This record gives sequence, C-alpha cells and structure tokens, in this order.
Amino acid sequence: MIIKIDEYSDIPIYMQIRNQIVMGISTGDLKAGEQLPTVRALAMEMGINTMTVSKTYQLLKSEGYIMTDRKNGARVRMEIEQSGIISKDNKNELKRIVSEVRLSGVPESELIKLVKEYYEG
Amino acid sequence: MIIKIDEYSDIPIYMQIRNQIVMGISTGDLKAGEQLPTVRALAMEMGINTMTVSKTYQLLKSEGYIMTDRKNGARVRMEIEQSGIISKDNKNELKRIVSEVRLSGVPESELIKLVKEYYEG
Amino acid sequence: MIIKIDEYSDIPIYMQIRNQIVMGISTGDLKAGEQLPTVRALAMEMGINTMTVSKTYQLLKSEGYIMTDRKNGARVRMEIEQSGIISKDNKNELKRIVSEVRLSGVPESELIKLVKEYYEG
Amino acid sequence: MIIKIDEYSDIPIYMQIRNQIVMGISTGDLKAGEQLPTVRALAMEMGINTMTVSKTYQLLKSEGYIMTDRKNGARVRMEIEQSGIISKDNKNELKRIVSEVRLSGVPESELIKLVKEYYEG
DNA sequence: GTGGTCTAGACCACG
DNA sequence: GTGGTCTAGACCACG
Repeated sequence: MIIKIDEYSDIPIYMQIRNQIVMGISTGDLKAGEQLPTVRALAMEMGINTMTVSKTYQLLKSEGYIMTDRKNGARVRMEIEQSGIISKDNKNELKRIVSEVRLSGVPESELIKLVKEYYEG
Repeated sequence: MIIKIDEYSDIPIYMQIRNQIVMGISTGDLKAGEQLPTVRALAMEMGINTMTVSKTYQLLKSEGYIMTDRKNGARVRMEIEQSGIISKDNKNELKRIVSEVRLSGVPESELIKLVKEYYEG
Repeated sequence: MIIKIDEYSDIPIYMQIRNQIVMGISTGDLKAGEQLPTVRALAMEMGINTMTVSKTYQLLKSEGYIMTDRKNGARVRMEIEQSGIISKDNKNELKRIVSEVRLSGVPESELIKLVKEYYEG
Repeated sequence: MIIKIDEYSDIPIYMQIRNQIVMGISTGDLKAGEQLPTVRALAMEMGINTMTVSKTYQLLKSEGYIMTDRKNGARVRMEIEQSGIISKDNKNELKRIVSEVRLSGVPESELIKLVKEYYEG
C-alpha cells in the first residue's frame, strides 16, 4: 500500500498516515494480520522523523486497529473490535460535510452513490 | 439559531461556529438574506473573544456563505454559488468517516439513513 | 499538588506523571475544573522536556480525565465519564498484586484495609 | 497449569509468564516442590524463544519463588520466604488501580469483593 | 532488529 | 501565552 503525505494539508502528518492506514484496512488493501512497515522504514520512505511514525502507530494501537510487538513490528489486528455505533465526532463531521455538499447543489443521489462506493469499495 | 461550543472538542472555536452557521444555512434555520448578530454581540453572547468571531465571519465570507457591509453587518447571502461538486477535502474526509464506520460494524443501510436524514433535514 | 518522579523506576516518566495526576483527581487533591500547570511550567519544574509533559496531557485527555484548550491550558474535567466497570488490564494487575501479597504472608484483612484506605482516602 | 500469552498486552512476554506462574503458586495450581517444565520444553510449547523463558526462570529464582539445580531443573520452592509486608511498588500500583476504579464509578464493595475472590480463590 | 522513550530545540495556530 | 507538531539524534528493553 502506498501512503502519500500532502505537505500543504492542515491535517498533521501523523494523522494523515493514520487515516490512510485506517482506510487501507477498511478497503482491504491492508489485510488482517498483515505486517506494516517498521517505524524506521516508513519514516525513511516518507522522509519524516521516526517519532512521527511512532506516534501514528501508537494512536492506531490505542484505537485497536493494529498491534505492535518488539519482535515482529506492527501488524493489522486480526479481529478489530466493532462498537456497532457511529461516534459522536464522526456524526458531527458527517453532518457538516452533508450540509456543505447540499449547499453546493450536489444532488442527494450523487452523495449516496459516493458513500456506497466508499463503503463497498 | 442557537450556537453551542463544545469545549471538549479539538475543533477550534472559530471553526465550530463556522460549521454551525453553515449547517444552519443548510437546514434552513438561517434563511437567505437573514441578518447575523454583530461580531461584538455574538462574542459577548458566547463569552468569547471578538477576534474569534471575526475570524469566523471572514472565513464564511471568503467561502461565499455570507456577505458583510458596514451598513447592515453580516447577512446570509441571497444566492450561494453552487459548484455542483464535492470538494476534494470533503471527499477525503467522507472516505475516512465511511471507512471508520464500516470497520465499526455499522451496516451500510444505517449510514445511508443518517446521510439522508442530514441531507433532507 | 506535588508531583514526584522516581528516576530509577521502570515506569516511563510520562506515565508516572499521568498516574500521579489520576491519583490526585481520585483523592481530591485535584478538584474538578482545577487548572493544571502549563506544559512548559511543569516541564521546567520537573526538569524534563516539554514533549514528555505534552505526552502525559494528551494521554490524560484521551482517557477523559482532563481537557486542554489553547487559551486556558489544561484543566481537570468537570464530569469524568464513569464506565462503571473495572478494566481487564486492571483486573489482571490486581490479581497479580493480590497473589504476591498473599504469598508474602500478608493477611487478607490488612490488604482489604489498605484498599479501603486508598478508596476512601 | 496452562500459561497463556496475550499478544495484545504491553507486558513483556517473560513478565507475563512470570506473573502467571506466581499466580499459579498463589492459587495452588502449582504446589510447593512441584517440577516446572524445562526452559526448552516450555519455550517449545509456547512457540517462543528459550531466552525469554530463561529470563522468566532467572527472575522467579531471584525473587525466591523457585529454585533451580542442574539435576532436577526448576521447582517451586518448598518454603517461600514471607516478608509479611506489601512492597512499595505493589502499594503504588494498588493505589493507582484503586484510584482508577473509584473514578470509574465502581462501588467500594464490588472492588473489595474482587480482592477477596482473588485472595481466597 | 524492533518499538518505546526522551532530549533540545524549533515553529505553528489559536485566542 | 497556550498546547500541538515535528525534527535530529540518542539510548533502552525485549526477543
């Protein structure tokens, strides 16, 4: 899986990487149990500091998406715990996006289509 | 319209206000042409710095949601320009949310239902 | 509240500080809504790096014990969410301690007394 | 006695094994004088490095829980020395746990019940 | 070799 | 002034 950083984005680097890994897991680009690059390898590859990658891995770990051990590095968790609910933050953010999309004149059907594409794809 | 700040949120205050005004316009709580409180009035009401509200209004203006003039203060624009497209940032953010929701085990139908609820109103 | 670091401890500095703040909140040494020292002030006072303190505050924030904002610094949360349960990790750790205490020949009554003292104190 | 490693735990493997053996001795799953598996046998059984098991046994020996000799391998000590006190580290850790449990809204009675269960059982 | 921790120092957005 | 992010570099325990 290729991870790309947008250096002009307002989203911090460690969060951009986190988001792309979460999306990779969701789409299946990253399989359950799959090895992630080592902290050092990913830092080198992206031209960033190891601390930044380390922060990403610790966040993903605390969120239950990955596990780390000193022997094998980081891996996607075999069974990610499913809360079954949409978090308050994600609901708020979704509402904001839908509002903006609606005001942009994009029809509901097109938005739904995109959501389905992301969900199924 | 009532604007509420979540002091536990990581989203900056000026952005929280901006988001709620945009959502207000989208839902119709704020009508086209409707007068917004003055910067000082809103700041006073919310117990925050006038600079913060000012930042919100400048952002909303630059985004084309409101217009300001010295005589009438700030008003919701009569005709908000409709790009007809979903911005790249909103697409990325939507994809992130959908990925997380999916990994949480929430069924697609439930997500779609929420999107429709937000879109319709 | 005085925070003391044991430099010979195996527990990382950021975790020692975190633990002492949590214990301070529990005992009432730190009141709900009370201001914590700024990241810089605490770092200076303890003779450690600001990054280390920052890590502590972010952990406490993610655990729901404190809140931070750029204007006011960090504060103990007014209402800490109560799960009502003992976490798996704490149960395991408690079991380990009780086992060791028991093997040391300490009577159950003495252990219970200490637990009560910590709980009520 | 069955020893299980939690690969998601932050506790090092050698320590997880150590803890389970100590708990086994405390509950009586491991009797005084009872033979432990050889380092190689246990390592093989658990699919881990012999060095890791070796570290566990050396720790247990230094703590006075087991004894080793070339002839008989490792055995649970007949008479484990009883300090009669709770170590400073265990007190600190216990206080931390009680603090967190208390802040979680778990009643004292429930905590005491659990401690008794672990002590007696 | 791996992730985890820490330092010294810097710059940034927010308010 | 505040917390948040990031770098370059270092050392450590675990396995």
